[in-house]
Amino acid sequence: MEVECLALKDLTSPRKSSPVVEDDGCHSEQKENICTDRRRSTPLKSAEPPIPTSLKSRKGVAPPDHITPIKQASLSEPWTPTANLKMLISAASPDIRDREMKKVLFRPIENERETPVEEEAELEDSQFEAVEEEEDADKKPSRKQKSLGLLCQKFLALYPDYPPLHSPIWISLDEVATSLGVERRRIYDIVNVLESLTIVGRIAKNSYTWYGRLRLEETLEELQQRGRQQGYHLHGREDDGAEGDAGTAGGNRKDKSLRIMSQKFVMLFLVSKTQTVTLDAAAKILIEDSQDSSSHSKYKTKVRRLYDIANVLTSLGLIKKVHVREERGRKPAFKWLGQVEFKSTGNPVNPPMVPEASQPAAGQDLRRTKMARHASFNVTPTSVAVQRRVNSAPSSPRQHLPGLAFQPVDYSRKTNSNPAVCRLQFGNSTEIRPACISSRPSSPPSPHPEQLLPSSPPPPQCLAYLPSLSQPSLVMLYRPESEESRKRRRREEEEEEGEVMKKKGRLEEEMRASPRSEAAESTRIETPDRPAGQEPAQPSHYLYVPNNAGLNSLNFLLSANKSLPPSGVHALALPYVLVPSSALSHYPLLAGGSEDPSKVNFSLPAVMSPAHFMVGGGAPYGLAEVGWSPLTSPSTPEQTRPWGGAPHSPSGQRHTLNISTAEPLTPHTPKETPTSASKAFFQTPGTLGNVVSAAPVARKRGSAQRRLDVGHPPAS
DNA sequence: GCGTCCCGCCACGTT
DNA sequence: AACGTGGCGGGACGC
Repeated sequence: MEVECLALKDLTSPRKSSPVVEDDGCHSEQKENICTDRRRSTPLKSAEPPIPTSLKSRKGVAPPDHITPIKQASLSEPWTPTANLKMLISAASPDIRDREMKKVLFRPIENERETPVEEEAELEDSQFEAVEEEEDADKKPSRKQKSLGLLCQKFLALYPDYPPLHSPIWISLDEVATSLGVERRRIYDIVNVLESLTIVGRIAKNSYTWYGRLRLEETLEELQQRGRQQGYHLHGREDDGAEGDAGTAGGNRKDKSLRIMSQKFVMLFLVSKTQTVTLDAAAKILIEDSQDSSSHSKYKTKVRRLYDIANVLTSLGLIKKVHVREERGRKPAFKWLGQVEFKSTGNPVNPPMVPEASQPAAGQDLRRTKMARHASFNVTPTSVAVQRRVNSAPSSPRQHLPGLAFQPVDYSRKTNSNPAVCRLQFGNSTEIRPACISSRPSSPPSPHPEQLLPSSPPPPQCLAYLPSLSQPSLVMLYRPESEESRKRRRREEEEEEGEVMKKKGRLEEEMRASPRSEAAESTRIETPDRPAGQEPAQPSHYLYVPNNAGLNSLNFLLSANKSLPPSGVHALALPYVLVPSSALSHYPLLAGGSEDPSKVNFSLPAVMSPAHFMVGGGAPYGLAEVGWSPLTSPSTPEQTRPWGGAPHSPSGQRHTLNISTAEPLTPHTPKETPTSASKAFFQTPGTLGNVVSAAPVARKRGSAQRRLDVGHPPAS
């Protein structure tokens, strides 16, 4: 792959560019934070932050602990296809956490790393077995296991990429630090970078608001413009405006440099023709900006900072590490994976082989003026580089896109026992990845439901995490659409829009009037593969879980077939099983799926009898095939009734039903959000309760300062 | 030896 | 003064 790389020189003297070739060699392009050698040991200078006892003991009926298993969790390698699953599991109650983590999460990572993007995804059984062998690995977290990148992933996993517009999610740094088991200092590093991209916004000390990717595109676009205005494409000049996203931050202290650096760094990519910037060039440019003489030490410091930033950006799936080859070796560089063409720029282009799908609305509005990338920004160069070969890191995170792929949850479930309505979209790829669950019983339906849709590559395998199905629940199953079907659907939807809405209304009505009313809960589960901007399709099927027999508070919906047909139609004919987490570890095959559906080893535990749920078609665009359900797909919500009477479920249903209804419901207060929106899945830091004392204390001097204030109300 | 980047000291800003 | 932030760079880790 030919890639041009930005070099300082290029910035300084705009003009030449020479292609660089991606260096396939990548054999050991090790990226520490990405890699995974679980065996490496660390000096372990001091103890790991002890897991708060309050967290350790967490269990019971309550929603799965969301607390990230501090260090242990980090044992798993971050960029694996199952990274999300790892996270999910880590969020589960401690008791199952260990087991699941070991069995499911700790599988040989090397395979993943070295597998080509398109091919990995094969989850060999052997991998699972191998996992067991590595159990001992969880003893000492390696350096990588403590990496900022991994930490960032955990952080990202705690919140949805597209939080509801009306339900701001409040973040307490203290709590995040506690839940992630790290010292606060580390959280600052992450937050500063996230803030530079408006993924979070500062409210007050210790308080941030989570925006997720809602504003990302907008921010990137702005950065791109700023970069151009400031002549970044010409040289590293800049007006130190640095307040690009300001507003939320405090004053201008010379600080915030990490944030500013992050923005500048991103700007470099956005104005770069090749979207590839060498670490060296970036460091030098940044040094100039900060009017520092580029003393070697300054340089080193910048580089260190850039690594910090890069780790976060990598976790976000925005960049990936590459290497550019030069005569005298190769130098580290980063390639932008995010979009570079924005609505206003019009160019549909730039298909960074990134899960473009993840780019909301990207390329949708192409009619605008096109701001071609600055031609002057030629990358490549000269002094530093001549012909460079860019080498994709072996573990190109892109494929896993942790940040993107992981669509945590929007969760919600309360511990109460209410029926739930889940919405789940089938993935069509082959790896196992947890589907995104987004349910907000008490949150308003997103005015832009599509925004809830994750923007990442299609989930490999339909695997949903269903927390606490302690009561009858209705799961709305969505399947991914091909381009054609998408269009078709849109057409159909346009035609049927009225009808659809009526159906929704009816369903809601019925749910509401249902005899079993208690308060139904709606869990929307979908896999991150729908490009934002797309309207959510109608559920193709409904899965009704009439009871919780055999299930526990953490269940997984697995497809017996690991590779679902892209078109999705047949996918639904495949058996799906609802597996209690407790059984998961016993059925690696289920988790891993098998190559051939016909060969599916469907030895389900008793608890997974088909009786546990039924799948029925519900898509307007129709799906005739139904898994185990003897009934074939009716396409209206009402039709699901026969199978489980889901529609009869409870009352609470109404506001929990996560189908795009028009009026927004009561927004959460920042404080509420954490609990209502993320609890079951990933308990939000805000729900930690008194884990204060458990705060990972780390710095001697600061132990006092690190005093956590749990329950810290959202500063307003 | 070099690329990475963890770790935490400590200074400065905010409460 | 206490606490919140985060700059900064020593030095460990892993090729």
